[in-house]
Amino acid sequence: MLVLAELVDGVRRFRELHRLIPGISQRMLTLTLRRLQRDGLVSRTAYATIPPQVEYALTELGHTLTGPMRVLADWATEHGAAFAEARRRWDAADGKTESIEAHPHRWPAPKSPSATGSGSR
Amino acid sequence: MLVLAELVDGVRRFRELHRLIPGISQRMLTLTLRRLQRDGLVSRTAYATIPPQVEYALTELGHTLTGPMRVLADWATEHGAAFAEARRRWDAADGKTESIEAHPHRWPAPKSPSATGSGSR
DNA sequence: CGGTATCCCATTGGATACTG
DNA sequence: CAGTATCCAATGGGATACCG
Repeated sequence: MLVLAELVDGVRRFRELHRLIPGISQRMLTLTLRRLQRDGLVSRTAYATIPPQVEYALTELGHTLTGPMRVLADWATEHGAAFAEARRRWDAADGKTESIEAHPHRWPAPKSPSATGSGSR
Repeated sequence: MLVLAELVDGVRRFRELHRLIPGISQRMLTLTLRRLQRDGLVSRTAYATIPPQVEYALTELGHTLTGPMRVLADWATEHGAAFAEARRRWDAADGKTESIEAHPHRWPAPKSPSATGSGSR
C-alpha cells in the first residue's frame, strides 16, 4: 500500500521506490510490484537500454484507489493517536480493565468471572 | 475487518460472529477479537450466566471506522470486477505478455516501451 | 540497474483436545 | 457457550549470491 502511495505522485523507477520506502527488501518490493501488476493496479514499462530502466505507474484502475487511500490516511491522522493510546493502556494493564455486567441467573453461578472491555468508561 | 463489518450492525455474540464469518476458525476469531480490543476498536462484555454469554460491540473509536470501511466496500462494488478480470487475464498469460523490444543500445535513449502490465489502454 | 534463485528461520494459522 | 492449550504444516520474508 505504501507502494501505491508513492506512485500516486507519478511515475517511479525501481530504485526510487526502494529508496522511498524505508525498510523494504528488494525481494519484497519486487514481489509487491508483481502482485500489483497482476491485480491491474500498476503498469510496468521496461526500456531496452544498457543500464536497464524500468518505470512503474498507476493504471487507470489504480488511480481509482487514491480516493479510498486518502480516506484511510485521514482516519489515521485524526484517530491514530487514540488508537496508539488504547494499545499503550491495554499493554500497561495487560487486560486488567475491570468491568463486569453481572446478570441474574437461576442456576448456581460459581464465582465472579472477569470481564475486560475497552469501551466501558 | 470482516469482524468489524459484522459489528457495525450492532452487538454480536461469539457464536454469532463465528457463524456469520465463513471459514474463520475459533482460534482466529478469538485472536482477532483480542487484537481489536487491544486497539480500542471493540468492547467485550461478559455476563456471569451459567452458559456464559459474551457480547462484542464497536467502541466509539470503532464507529469512526465505519465511514472508511464503507468507502472501501463501495470501491470493491464498483471496481471489483475489473480487479478480478485483470487477475484472470494475467494468470492466463502467465507473465509472458509481449516480449520486450531488445535494442541493445549503449546509453539511455528510451524509444519504444513495451508495457507488460495493464498500462496500455 | 533491475531483477531472479536459494537458503533458512520466524510467524501464521488450521486441527484437535480440554476447561470453566 | 466461549474460550485456552498444544502440536504441527504452510507461508512469509530477510540475507545473500548471482545474472542479463
